Amino acid sequence: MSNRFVEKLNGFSRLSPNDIAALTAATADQRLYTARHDLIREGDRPGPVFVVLDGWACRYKILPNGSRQILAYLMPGDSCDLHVGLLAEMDHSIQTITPALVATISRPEMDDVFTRYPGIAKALYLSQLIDEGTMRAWITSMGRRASIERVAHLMCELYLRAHNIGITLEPPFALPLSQTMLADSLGMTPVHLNRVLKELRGTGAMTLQRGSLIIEDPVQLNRIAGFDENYLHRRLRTAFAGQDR
Amino acid sequence: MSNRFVEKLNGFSRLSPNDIAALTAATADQRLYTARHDLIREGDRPGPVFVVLDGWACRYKILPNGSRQILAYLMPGDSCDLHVGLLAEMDHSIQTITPALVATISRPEMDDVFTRYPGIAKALYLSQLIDEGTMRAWITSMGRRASIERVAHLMCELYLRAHNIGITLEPPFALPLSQTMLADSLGMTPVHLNRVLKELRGTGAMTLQRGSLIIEDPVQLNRIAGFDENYLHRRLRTAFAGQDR
DNA sequence: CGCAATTTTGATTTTACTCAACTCAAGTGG
DNA sequence: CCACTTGAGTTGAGTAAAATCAAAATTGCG
Repeated sequence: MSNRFVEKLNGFSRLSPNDIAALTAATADQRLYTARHDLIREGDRPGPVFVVLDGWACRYKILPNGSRQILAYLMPGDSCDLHVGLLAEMDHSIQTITPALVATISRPEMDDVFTRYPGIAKALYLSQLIDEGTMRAWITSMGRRASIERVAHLMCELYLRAHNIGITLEPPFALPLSQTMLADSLGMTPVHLNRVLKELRGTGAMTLQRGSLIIEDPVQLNRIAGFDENYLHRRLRTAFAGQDR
Repeated sequence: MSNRFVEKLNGFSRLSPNDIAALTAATADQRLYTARHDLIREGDRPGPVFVVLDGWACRYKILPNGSRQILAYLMPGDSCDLHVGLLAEMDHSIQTITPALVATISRPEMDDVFTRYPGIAKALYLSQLIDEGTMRAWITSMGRRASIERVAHLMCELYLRAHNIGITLEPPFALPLSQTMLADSLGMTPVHLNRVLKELRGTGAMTLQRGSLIIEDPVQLNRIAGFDENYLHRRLRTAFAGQDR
């Protein structure tokens, strides 16, 4: 028995059968949540570690003026911070986007895994480093990329991540994100995002419509985005293989 | 014997004399770098862990079009990622801002510390979680805060962090950051940043001139910034004590 | 079908960028 | 000591990008 979390970590650094068994056992406590359910809120005392096994979730923050900033997307196999338990309070919230199957790993269980399974620990650290790289890419996008580049860049990121865990299948890639959510991720208004999507459609690079993303010209989309897959640390290097160049 | 790194970690979770001795030994390999020296560049294979003991440094990325995005500031006591060694390549560069005393910890030494000194490991994890919170705050600033709020927010952050390690002393707080660097941190142009600083001076909240920051009205500055010190995880909660409210 | 949410479009205003010039302070070397 | 250079900071005018406000079209779904 296995799951998306195990598969993802196993892709990072090959796990032993022992590791896999331990991870599977640790993520045995699973629950199905409805869409738009807060798993934990800003200000809450952190509890167990959350692992998304199926569906999408996001980290976000609400500002005093009511606006929202989405900080990251969690796809199947992704988890929240491993050591959140050390903190007194959450500085952001985590919410499901779609109905989602989520496993929780208690703090002692987590500690146990870390001390007894160095192979898992290593894979977890790698995973965390990649998440940090993604955050840096978001900062870079928001600070120094034009809006069309930002949108293209996020699409490249999401496509590669999805492809990497095998959920893109053939061209119409299902992105369960409303334009409002995308706008809240990219620091722009929904209206402007909508116009940028139209512009991108015009370039022939990609089409995002009714929740499905079609990348018509990966090379051009990459070029528009100024996308450097290295920031995902060569994990996902082969994702576009066969499509581009 | 001790250093800023030890002091910072000791502030997070009290270390035993043993821990302190081990950390001091681990950071014994120190070197003084000139200002504007790259400790490591994007694309390099990661080597040892860097720890800034004195002076300032920053993480940054250069985009294809030549523009720069600063991703984080490292102040005395701050370090780069603990597990960078796991990665094939750096996805960003790290550069000194001022002349800086930097310790390097080799990968085996790091591993040794992690396995033999759980107290240190815990403090290091906390430190990393706080850095992540800071990144999330930057994303939030860039995405959803007006430029004057962004500037005010960064000043609050830097002031609190500096205060927390005891380098603010009395009011004129020395910020060794040019307006160009600040602009590259905040995703704006130097010209616009300059106008915003003027505006902030006009509000009476703060004055940044010739590398020294004077916070004239902490309450107002906090209000402009929409600053929630919680994102630094209550570590730095007492910093403004005696000044505000 | 009909409601509600999301997406799309248009017109206008605001914000920030660009380009260019000018100031100022701190060196440098004759 | 004074011209000269240099880099950072400042200011102004014009332009471009994105936000705002408002409304219409489309879609999903009970």
